[in-house]
Amino acid sequence: MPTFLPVEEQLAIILRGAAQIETRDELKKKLERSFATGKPLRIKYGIDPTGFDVHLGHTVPLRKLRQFQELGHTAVLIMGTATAAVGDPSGRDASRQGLTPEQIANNATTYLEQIAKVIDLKTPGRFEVRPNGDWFSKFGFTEMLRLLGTTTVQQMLERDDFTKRIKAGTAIYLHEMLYPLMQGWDSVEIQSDVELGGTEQLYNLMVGRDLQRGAGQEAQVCFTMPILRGLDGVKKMGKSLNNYIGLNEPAKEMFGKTMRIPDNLMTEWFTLLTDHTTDEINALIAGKPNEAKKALGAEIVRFYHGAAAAVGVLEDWRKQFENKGDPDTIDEVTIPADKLKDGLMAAVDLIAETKLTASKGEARRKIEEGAFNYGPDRTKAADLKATVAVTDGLVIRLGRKILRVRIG
RNA sequence: GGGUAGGUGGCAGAGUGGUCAAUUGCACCAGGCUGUAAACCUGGCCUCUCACGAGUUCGGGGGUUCGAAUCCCUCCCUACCCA
Repeated sequence: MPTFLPVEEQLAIILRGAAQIETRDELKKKLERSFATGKPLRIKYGIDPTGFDVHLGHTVPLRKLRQFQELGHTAVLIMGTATAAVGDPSGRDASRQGLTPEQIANNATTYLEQIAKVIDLKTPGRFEVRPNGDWFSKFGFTEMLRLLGTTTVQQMLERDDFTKRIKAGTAIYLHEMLYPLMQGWDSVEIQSDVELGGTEQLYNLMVGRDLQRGAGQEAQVCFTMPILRGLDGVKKMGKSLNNYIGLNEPAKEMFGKTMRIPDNLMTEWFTLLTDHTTDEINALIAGKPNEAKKALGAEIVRFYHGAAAAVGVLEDWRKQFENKGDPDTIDEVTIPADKLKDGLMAAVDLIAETKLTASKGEARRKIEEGAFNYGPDRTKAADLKATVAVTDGLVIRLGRKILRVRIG
């Protein structure tokens, strides 16, 4: 029989960073019973395999899930193979594109690989992965009708997401209204004790409670985490807004992007993306903002790439931006030897060839703006016709981008 | 089923026969200032060309015209009102 921490100690960990919990009393009771019986709670978290990139925004509830695991509870991951075909209307202002079964299967695999960086998918008893296609593929029409009969159109339309879309005049498809019911039914199938999600998930989570009660089960606790704002500091981190940090990104990218977030975002990121206590966070923010941000970036890099990478990235930062030099690790790009003429190459061609810019036209503009330079002396191209003596290992720079050229 | 209004560059949103590669705002990129923060100033933001210039763009297709994002036909898509 597993032993659990005392309920109060568990709660202290669980409640940190949480947004809304329906209800706290029920959560406490469930924990007390678990403590008394030695039976872990079943913590549900649903993911829809609709894309490839898992980003830091997704890790906010995932980190909470990991904390539950560390306390001895069971993470039940719902792989939304059926729901992905519908698309979650939560927080959306437009319908989602339907996905093919192949895409869904593919995405599911990639998702798990990335998620494994945050939660424990190894220790037996600490996790389950349940594709909801398992039960929805067998779902009959009669059962469907019964499910639909549990909710009124008015209830569904109460949702802010739908109201906004009606006002804005964007399409709402009927099957989108099915989504919350499907997600709720998942809770019945797996008999969850707690369901985790972002705050925009509250409605969907609450549906689970109702359906569980209707099925004679104890209702799950709905547990929401705040939505992480993206690099712009305003909008929700997301792929479509291109304001995200993906879990698969290189250490340098993760760090660089973190350094670009607005200062006022730091408390939120520290709280939701690190394990620092509130006091520690306040102390860090109270110091130099720049130092705090470096600490934050290093912390994120350490979690996904390890301690060595974090040290390296800080060192590179110091060299490149504080000492105005070049970092130790520079991405390399190979250009074919036949592009060179007597060891020379037009600056415009060099920039376009190495993909520092998207087109030659843009390369010209950047030269005129003085954004391009190369070599240890940071030589600038004199004009648009200027050539560059390209040698193996030459360092070229454009804005904050920096590359080492290899001749191949 | 009937009616109305629409579909323009990443988004929002002008333009309704030539002066439109298409006003403007946001986003984005670069320069200056800096802490790859904020604020501010400047330049840029379809492709090729050193340049003159050329080529491909305004839901898809077809047509009228010397000339179309703008007019006509047709197809696809969306919202709103009525039923």
